[in-house]
Amino acid sequence: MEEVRVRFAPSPTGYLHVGGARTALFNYYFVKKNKGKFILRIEDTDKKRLKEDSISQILSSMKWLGMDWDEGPEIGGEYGPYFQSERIELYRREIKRLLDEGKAYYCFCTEEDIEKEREEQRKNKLPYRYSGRCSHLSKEEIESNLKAGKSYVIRIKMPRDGSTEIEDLIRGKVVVDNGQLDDYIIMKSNGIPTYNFACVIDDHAMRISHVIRAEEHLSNTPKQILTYKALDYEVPKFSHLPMILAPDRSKLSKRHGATSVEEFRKDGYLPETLVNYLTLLGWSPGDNEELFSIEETIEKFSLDKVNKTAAIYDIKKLSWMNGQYLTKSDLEYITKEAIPYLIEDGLIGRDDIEKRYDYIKRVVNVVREKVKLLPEISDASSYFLKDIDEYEEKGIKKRFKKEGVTEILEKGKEALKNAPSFDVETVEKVYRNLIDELGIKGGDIIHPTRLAISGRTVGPSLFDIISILGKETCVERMDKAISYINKNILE
RNA sequence: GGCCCUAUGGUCAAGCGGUUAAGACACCGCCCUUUCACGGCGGUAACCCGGGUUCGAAUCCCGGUAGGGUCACCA
Repeated sequence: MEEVRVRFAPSPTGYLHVGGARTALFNYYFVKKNKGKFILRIEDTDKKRLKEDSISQILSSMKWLGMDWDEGPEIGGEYGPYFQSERIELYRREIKRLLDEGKAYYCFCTEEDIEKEREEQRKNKLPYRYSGRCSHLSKEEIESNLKAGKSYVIRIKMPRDGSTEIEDLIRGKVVVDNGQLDDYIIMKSNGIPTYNFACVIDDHAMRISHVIRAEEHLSNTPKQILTYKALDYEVPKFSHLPMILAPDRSKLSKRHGATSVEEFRKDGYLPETLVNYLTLLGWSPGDNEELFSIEETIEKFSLDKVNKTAAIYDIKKLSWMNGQYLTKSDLEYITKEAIPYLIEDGLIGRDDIEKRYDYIKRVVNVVREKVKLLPEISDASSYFLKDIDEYEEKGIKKRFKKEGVTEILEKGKEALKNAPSFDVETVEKVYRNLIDELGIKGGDIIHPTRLAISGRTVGPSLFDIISILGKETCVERMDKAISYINKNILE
């Protein structure tokens, strides 16, 4: 069987957005499943639209998501170069061939000429199609135009009659009348090929067997198929992925909030989450599993299980999923991911990473199941890593105002002072005994203690907090709370 | 507007001629509980409309409607 070769071909005009990421991902799944080669090609033929740094951004987003490529930027490969801007000679050679074979022609129409045609067709409520009049130019006319230094483009001849069929692996057969097509430009007046042409040349030259791309390209495909035929190339198999839409069903754009992989990373989503979520948007494994890794998806992936319908992404489910990964992933990993945020928020210094690693890990462990995003770990950990500020949180009065609260805190403090050890079980036993002894409800001591030592009314299990903070800090903070109550609450 | 694609709860999404039409997120109850979260249990909520085909249609066909894509010397 012929080798499976697929490509992801982003244009470096900005960050990798979620739609592109999903396209890349589905290509990746397909090629890994079929033990083929994944090619990354940069479509940088339009210099005007290029954005500084976007290539490195795209590559780093790809890697962050966990994708690698067999051929492409940074690593090269047998069918390079992998930047279209470096392949111009190849395109020109093929254009010349088409010209020689009479399958393409020079077009000297000016912008005004084209605008006139366009206007005419608009009046008749027709979509714009180039009339093809330069295809009738005589050799002499062409020669003299060229000699006169007239600006020109090259157009490819498209058949007027018949129809073109796409055998889409996701959508099935799609038929388009050739009359819908026109002699489109394959080389711009600046000598650079257009997308539809360069794409065909490259996919062929790079031996691409399957073109898997977003649905917005579906209408380009007939043109491209005809171009393959004009060039006597074998036509690859096509698949068109559904789009990802904004909540209002419109095309996703900046105004809809985070749309680039980079933004999601900055917001504190894990790559596993984004990969998993994007995969679920348009594909399902068939069983009821919702949480799965890249490897598991590769195992189960097939194109015919890909949906045909555009999907709206739901940030709430994404957030839920991130919470799942935060609590279920390896603790070392999550700790490592959380540390930069702790540093950024000034909770720890660089030297603490090593010095206090075990402590930080314990903190992350109890805090991570309370939050959805990485940065929230930082907020939820603050009182473990620095002294608590004054007791100012809402609801404090209520918790500290209860009658006899200072006495209870005093008792709790003494009990902790005398605790034989400070592991979670012992600490809990000590407190439970005290509760029995005093004949009070658990909450009567647990709530004020939590507030006293964490400055918060919500958080992990109190006994986890006590155990992690340790005897000295707990005693200190309970003293602080008692004097605070005496001064501010009991006037 | 032409052409193309699509159509199951608010969102994602099973389903591929016979089901009480799964599941997840969200939402609402209840339980667990020291708070919050997690978890558990339960609930509200869907086959776009109209014609066919068929004993039987969410599933197949046609039409309409709606949404999306595309109609560049952008990719």
